[in-house]
Amino acid sequence: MVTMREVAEHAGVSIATVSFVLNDTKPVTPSTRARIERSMAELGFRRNAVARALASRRTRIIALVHPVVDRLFISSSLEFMISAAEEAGRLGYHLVIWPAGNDGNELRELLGQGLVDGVLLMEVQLDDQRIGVLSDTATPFALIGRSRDHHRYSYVDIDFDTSTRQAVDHLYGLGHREIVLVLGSQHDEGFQSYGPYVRTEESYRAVAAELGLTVSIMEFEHTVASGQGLADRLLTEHPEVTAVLMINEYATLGMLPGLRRHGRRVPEDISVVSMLSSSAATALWDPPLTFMHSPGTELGRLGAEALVRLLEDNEPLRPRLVPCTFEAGGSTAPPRAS
Amino acid sequence: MVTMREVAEHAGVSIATVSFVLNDTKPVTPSTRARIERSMAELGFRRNAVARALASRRTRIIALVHPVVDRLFISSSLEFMISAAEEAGRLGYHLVIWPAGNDGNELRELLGQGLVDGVLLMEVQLDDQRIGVLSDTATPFALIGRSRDHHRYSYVDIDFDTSTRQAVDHLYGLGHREIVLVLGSQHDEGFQSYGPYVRTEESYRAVAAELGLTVSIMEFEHTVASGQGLADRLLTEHPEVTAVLMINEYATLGMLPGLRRHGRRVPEDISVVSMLSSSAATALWDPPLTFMHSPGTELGRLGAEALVRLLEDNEPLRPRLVPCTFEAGGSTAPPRAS
DNA sequence: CTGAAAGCGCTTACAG
DNA sequence: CTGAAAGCGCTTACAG
Repeated sequence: MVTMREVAEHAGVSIATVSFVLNDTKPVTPSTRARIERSMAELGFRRNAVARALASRRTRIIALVHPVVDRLFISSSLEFMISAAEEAGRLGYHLVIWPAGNDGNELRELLGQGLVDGVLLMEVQLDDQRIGVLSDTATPFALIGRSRDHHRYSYVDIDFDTSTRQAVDHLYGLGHREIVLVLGSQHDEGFQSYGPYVRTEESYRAVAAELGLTVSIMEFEHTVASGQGLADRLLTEHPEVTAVLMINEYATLGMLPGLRRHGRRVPEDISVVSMLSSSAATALWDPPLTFMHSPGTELGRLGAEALVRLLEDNEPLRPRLVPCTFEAGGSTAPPRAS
Repeated sequence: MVTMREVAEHAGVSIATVSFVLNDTKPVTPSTRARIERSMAELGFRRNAVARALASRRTRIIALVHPVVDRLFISSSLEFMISAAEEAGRLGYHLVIWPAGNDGNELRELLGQGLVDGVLLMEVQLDDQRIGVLSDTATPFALIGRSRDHHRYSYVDIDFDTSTRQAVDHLYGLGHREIVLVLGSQHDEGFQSYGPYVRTEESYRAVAAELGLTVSIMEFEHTVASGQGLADRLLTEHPEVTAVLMINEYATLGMLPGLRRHGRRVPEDISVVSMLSSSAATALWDPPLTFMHSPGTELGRLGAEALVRLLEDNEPLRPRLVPCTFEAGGSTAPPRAS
């Protein structure tokens, strides 16, 4: 490993001057700058991140804090993580993954080590203990999702309202008037007040009211076995249904074959829109599903950007809500003439 | 932030002694140890990870290096990452995510910063340039997957051979003799010599030979549109088929509805085994699929463990191959009497 | 514009 | 068993 000291000696300057050109933090004569840069190149100098962190009190590491709970609802978590890591890299930061319980104790412990400059908090809950820990420790952070008092913080989230409206509008425009929203139970472990469910339901109710539609909501349990009964329940509880909004990809996998078993064709008899999906999962379907593409990649990028902005400019990025992208597929069509 | 110096003053000892109890690196009288521990607790001391890293030349950070390519084949990547991060945490390490191109240039750049003690390399290719960079820079590493010359390195991987045998044996035991392996094309961008495909195909050929089965392999392209034609092609190219092994979850999503459209019932007419799947995706199916559960969580744990062992004991963990777990479902049954 | 020096918060020979 | 001191490789006032 070649150090700044060696570069300084090689270029015949002090290490302070090397630091100045490295960080572009003080004016340096073009000629000495050139000499230093040549020395750095010749010696293959790479600035040591750890020493820099200790001296500058900025580690340039941010943490992605993720609950340990298993989620079925993870279609875009991976792309979110990778995208956040990429954006962090572009901005000169590193991203560490911190699985940590929702009570905040592990988080407090981790923060105490002084390894990270800030935190990106995933799977934010309406009342989130981890936010208290972050505030206590004066750790800069950005939320992915929203807490109850989110307006006080930097956050990025899916624009559930726009997304839900677009999906309902699409179906309404085709002529559907009996649109059932199928979403996971908010009573299940780990899904209490789960933002995506809460907000989608709210938006659905609002749009339905505006359009004069009946509000039909069917909740399912997050057990792996529950998928098979979905179609049975749907047709029993909502015999008049002509279209469904599915908010969980895995539930969709249970619903579709079930409908077919009941002799209901998609889209001729029932239209299906998959909310919060990834293209990979839906496009291979037959017919390819009409779906709302979850903006995982963009959220990862925006989340990292928001946090770094907060760290560098101490200026909270204004909240960013990103709608899902509507992707027309073959699973929606006008309802049968009744 | 409270430092070791403050603890030392509070306890009336030198910082060296504090360090000795902290690291348990030299004998310390029980009474002074107790005094120091009390001081640490009272002051709420937390050892600074960055200073420790600089002084000890060990950052206790490891990197998970992941290619930037989009993969459809990612069913267990997320659980792998989280599991690796959890295990790293348990062992006193942090895990950073480094998206980096396969040519190794970004990796070399990142390693130069001296931030990590070692690397966990994902999506290893048969001839992997990144391995050259790791060797050049004398960076300890463990592989997830295997390169051509993997026997020289620490690696963990899926035991494709055992998994494939188990799947074929299951079908064979039910009476199937026309078993088609459906796997992604190895000519597609990013899937050249793709380990999971290569090894599954090898094992399939070996088992088929042993059992005296016809070798029937169908390749598909990794385009999102290709799913719909899968069943058509299968039934055209292999009209005698009674069972299929699917190696890509998304392809399975295309195959199943296609079969049904052709009037082939699962499992009555055709048995289906989903290889390398996660329970979430398959259990909601109707019928729930028989599948081989991808050991993402265990691989993440083992990978982190192998690397840390290498770092701490300089002793390579012997290679670990973990078979998928057979999960009986409703998509396999004896073939129709012909 | 450049340099000498202190300091970031630890670890680790070395001495006693 | 304990301490004084050097040092990890940088950054950053402070001086000139």
